[in-house]
Amino acid sequence: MQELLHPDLPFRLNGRLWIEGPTERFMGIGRLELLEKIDRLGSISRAAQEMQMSYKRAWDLVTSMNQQAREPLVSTQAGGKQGGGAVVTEAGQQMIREFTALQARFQAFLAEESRHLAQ
Amino acid sequence: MQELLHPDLPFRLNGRLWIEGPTERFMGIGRLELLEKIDRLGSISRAAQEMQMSYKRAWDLVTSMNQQAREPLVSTQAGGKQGGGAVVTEAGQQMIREFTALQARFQAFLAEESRHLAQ
DNA sequence: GGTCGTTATATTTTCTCAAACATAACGCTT
DNA sequence: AAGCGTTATGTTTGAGAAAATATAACGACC
Repeated sequence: MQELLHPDLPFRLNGRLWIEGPTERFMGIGRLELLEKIDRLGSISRAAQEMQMSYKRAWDLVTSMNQQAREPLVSTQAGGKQGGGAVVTEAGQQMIREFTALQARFQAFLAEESRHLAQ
Repeated sequence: MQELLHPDLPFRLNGRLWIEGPTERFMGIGRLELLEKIDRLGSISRAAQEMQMSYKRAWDLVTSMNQQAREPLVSTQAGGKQGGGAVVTEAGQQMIREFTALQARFQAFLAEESRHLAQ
């Protein structure tokens, strides 16, 4: 493949992986990151902020995941101490672990194919 | 993973793969299809038509590929018999073969991971 | 009861990408 | 020379997605 690419330009193999339901996406790299940040920060709004994402978008993503999962991945509370917050449930934790692992295998696939590509 | 997904909904693992240069995409599944159709039809406009794509977009994609490749993947002629046309070069043929093979390995990866996912 | 920071939700605005549209140039054919 | 179908290229329009904006509800805490 290398001999087909312009010699002066750096090329890179890249890709995306996701799980989709019948009408919308269920899980992907962006949603995974959002889950991780919610887990770490205990708040959808702070997670959104850290991802440079509007709160509404983050909230919509959480709703989409919760509705498509067997049980909610994120549990929320409006009002209460510090105004409320959000916690990643045990199901959510498991989702983080499994999709992270899948993502890692995908990265390994990309790396291996990149080797092929280069030589 | 199965136990995390809503039991009433059908889920599917999906993904995309592409080769990117420093500023823009170089090769992907859409560009591959375009190359194949140009090869079969001998014309950018007819290939675009068959892909439900505007001629301009198809032409822009061809230009992008040609500029990033070591040598053009598509050779064009404006004017002449039947108004002109386009042919996929030997480099283009090779690109079709190699990216198709890569794509097949990726589909195999997805299928294997889907098995994991389901059970 | 008022304040605070958060979730919850609808509406409006902005951005981005592809489509649509519009011409010109090209070179065989008649 | 005119016609044809194609490549070549710029400009305008449109649709969809994301951001921005706006408000309400919530519940602990002071």
